[in-house]
Amino acid sequence: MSQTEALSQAGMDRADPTPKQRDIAEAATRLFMAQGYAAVSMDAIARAAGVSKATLYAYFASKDQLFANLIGTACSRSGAHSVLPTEEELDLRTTLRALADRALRFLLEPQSLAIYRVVVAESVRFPELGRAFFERIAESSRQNLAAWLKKQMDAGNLLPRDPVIAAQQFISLLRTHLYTRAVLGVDPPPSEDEIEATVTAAVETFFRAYAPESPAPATERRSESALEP
Amino acid sequence: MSQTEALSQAGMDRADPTPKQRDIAEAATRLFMAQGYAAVSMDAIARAAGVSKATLYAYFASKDQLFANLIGTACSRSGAHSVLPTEEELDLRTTLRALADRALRFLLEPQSLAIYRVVVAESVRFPELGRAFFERIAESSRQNLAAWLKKQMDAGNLLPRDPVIAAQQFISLLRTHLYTRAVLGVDPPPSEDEIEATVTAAVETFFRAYAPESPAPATERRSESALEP
DNA sequence: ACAAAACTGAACTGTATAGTTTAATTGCGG
DNA sequence: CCGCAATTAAACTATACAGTTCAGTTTTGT
Repeated sequence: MSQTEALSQAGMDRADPTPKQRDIAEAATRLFMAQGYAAVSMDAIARAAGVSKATLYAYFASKDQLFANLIGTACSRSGAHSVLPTEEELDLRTTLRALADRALRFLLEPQSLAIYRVVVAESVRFPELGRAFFERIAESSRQNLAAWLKKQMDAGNLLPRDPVIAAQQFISLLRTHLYTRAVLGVDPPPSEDEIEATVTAAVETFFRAYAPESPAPATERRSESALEP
Repeated sequence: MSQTEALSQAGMDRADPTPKQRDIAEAATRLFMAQGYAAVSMDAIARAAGVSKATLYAYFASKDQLFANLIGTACSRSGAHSVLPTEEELDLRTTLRALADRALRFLLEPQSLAIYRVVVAESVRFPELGRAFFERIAESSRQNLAAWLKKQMDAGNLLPRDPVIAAQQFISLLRTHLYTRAVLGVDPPPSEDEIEATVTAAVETFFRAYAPESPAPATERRSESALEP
């Protein structure tokens, strides 16, 4: 079994996951996300799953396959969470703000950060994981948001621009230094204030760039961090 | 020697690097960046450096220390490259575009991507590396750019807003899907057209958000990727 | 030239780990 | 109650690797 095949085969053997299989998958996913591929031994996985090593190998052919399988699945699950607004009776700016808030909090979830870290770390040795993350999370969320933005553009609520680029930029405006700090685990962890400030700044800038008219609201300066000792 | 001390001590023993020490450092840096911490053995490093294992251990106390040392140094070197414009007689938009172009190309360099990958991968086990990357690369470039943007704001060339947030958003607008794709090694590698399109879109959006007046130039739609099968 | 220092190659220790095997045990349907 | 399949614990194989040691060789400073 080559590493490259492991993932494509992953979706196939999901017909009827035995309870043991679920135990193994959950324990292994948790360990892999917390510590990465190399730092987790198959003995540790068996122990954490409350299962013998023989059983582990009865369900999963190798460590590579187990890893690719689980992280690929984690990407799918994570990417399935749509972050788009369901009802949108309100002001567009308010809707965008709520959307940005949910999206940033999703990005900052320990689960999301762990997936990102482990995929970045192993994307060289497991290229299919890089592709899975990119397609099932990054690309899919971008396309979903683009479709929604396009509706807003068509309705005249936003300037008519390439909606894919707009979506991309909206997401990028949320993945700022606060996100980088969280990815790298640099203290302190994101505070409520920082999250809100980042959301506000992102929506503000996005709106100034994509709002159809320019009422130029007089916004006072804010500083999310630094500058003051 | 604890892992945590390794980095802080790193800068100290740099007084006079022996040629052998340089050989080791270069070989090890190259290997660590290409394959990550766990996948590189000390034997492989010694072999690649053309040095015996005893010599390796004469210069570096442990694999942990070697790794933290080298990647920390790589962060410093990488962060030292300023990306700011030296002369700025031209139109601000043109200057910004050149700046964005250089910054994005820097972000997409194999070297930059390798440092980012390895730091993200090991920031859990080597927290000081996460901090080093964040402070010496992310934070420093943000502050440099913020200072430059502040001058532009003070000169009336940009709307007076928090320059740190503006800098952060400018950089974020460059770290879009193209960058994510490169980080994850997803094919195809960034093309010249994609780089230019991303730069153009970023500058466009930044300018619409931060330009003092709104001449609202009629820009036609562009699509960097996707949407077409 | 000579002595000290740096360096080498190779063997060695101890440990960790992927994956296998086996004999004994448990659970379950008929 | 029997027998079959799943499971277990533990021992086992084979390998890889961090780090050490040492006898011998090369380099270097004086």
